[in-house]
Amino acid sequence: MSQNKVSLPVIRRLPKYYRYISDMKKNGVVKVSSSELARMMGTTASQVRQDFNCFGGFGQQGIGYHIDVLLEEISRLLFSERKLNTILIGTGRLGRAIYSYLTAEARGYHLMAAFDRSESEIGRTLPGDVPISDIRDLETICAGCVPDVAVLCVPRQSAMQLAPQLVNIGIRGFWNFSHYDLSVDYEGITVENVHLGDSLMTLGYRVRNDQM
Amino acid sequence: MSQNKVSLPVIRRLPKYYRYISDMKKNGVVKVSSSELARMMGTTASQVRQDFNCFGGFGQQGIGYHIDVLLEEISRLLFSERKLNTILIGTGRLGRAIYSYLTAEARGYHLMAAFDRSESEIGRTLPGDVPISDIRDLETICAGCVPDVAVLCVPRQSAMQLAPQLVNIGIRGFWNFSHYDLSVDYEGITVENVHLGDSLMTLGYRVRNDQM
DNA sequence: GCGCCTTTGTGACAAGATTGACAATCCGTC
DNA sequence: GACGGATTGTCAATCTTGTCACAAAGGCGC
Repeated sequence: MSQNKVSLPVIRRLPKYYRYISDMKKNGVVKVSSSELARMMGTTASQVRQDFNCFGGFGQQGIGYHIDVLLEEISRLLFSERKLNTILIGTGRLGRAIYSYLTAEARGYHLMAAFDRSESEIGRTLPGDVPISDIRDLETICAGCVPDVAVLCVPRQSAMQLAPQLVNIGIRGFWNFSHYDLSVDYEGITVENVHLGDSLMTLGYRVRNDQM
Repeated sequence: MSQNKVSLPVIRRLPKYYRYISDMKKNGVVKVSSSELARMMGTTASQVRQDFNCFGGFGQQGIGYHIDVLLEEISRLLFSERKLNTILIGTGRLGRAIYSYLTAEARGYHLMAAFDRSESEIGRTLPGDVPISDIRDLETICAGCVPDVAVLCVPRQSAMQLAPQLVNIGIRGFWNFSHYDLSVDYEGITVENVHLGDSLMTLGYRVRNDQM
């Protein structure tokens, strides 16, 4: 529904606005101008205003933006009332790190279940009493309550195999840590790829070549 | 030095090319055309050709691209002979996950040392016999051999404090996992921000709003 | 209530990135 | 050794993203 016309670069800036504005609120700031916010964030005042206008422009001419209004509006955009039901797939080292992040810091998500393939993991529980289930029981466990988002912390081959199955049970979004481009295959489903390898290679190239 | 004019979007695609082309080599493929590669990767043939041309265009008209040549050229771009000396800062859950990634899978990097602040971590060793040092000994430990890259797996406040100190000892690149935008403050130094929180918020927005 | 200062909202413009089109080039075949 | 089919390298066109400039609007002092 809503504004499908808001472009991805704008959406990707929302969390950043959220971070900076949350901070300001904590520091007791009450209002801010687009130019002030831009200076802090390393962008331009134009962009700030144009970004906010994509969502209806919640400022006041002559005054600026009220921190409270801003924070409320952006929060509503990013975390609507209903939490997204989430399942974690893969409880290796990375999976566990992401698990603790998800349960401790992530707002707007509710972790329903965790899955793994290996015998040594299945049956154990993650801190916070989430049991690790057998990935082969995916369908039965998710029968009662369809998850919205799947977090993929598995090797590439497993991700390739699991993706269609997950789409089948109704997953609408993937947070993908595997070295595999889900985006290529599934149109209409939202994918956030976090390719650590790509990020690291890019860094390497830039450190070596971009200098001066 | 070299081509500073190659744009960031092109550089960010290099790892992706690398992944796909590595795969093809493993599968015994010998040559590939730009259109074939584009189809697999979900992009256009024009883009593939234009990207490769930024680096001198290593194809053969009428033939296509030899996988071997392609892989060698891209490898040289991404991982030059000399490895980048790297230090890990923060050995919490995420730090350890990144550590195992760095030592097991990351090409072109050499982990020199790991640091933490807490008494309970200092003195222990990470799997592979890398000792965890006291962050307060940063200067002395790095005195003999200047690290190129710092991996930041610490909370935001620590990252803010450590960044200038790290720049001082000669760090040229950051792989930043803390919720803090290094890019704003340090021009001339390469930063790859991996903002898990931002990624997750973006995903949430898109799952809820982008649908059809 | 009227001018003045400030700051947003917005439409036009510029820069950057992607896509399209075509000539130049190469291999295999006859 | 010339022809045909295929594919690159490259320039132009289009589309997307970011920036600029200015009019509309709100508060404040007098």
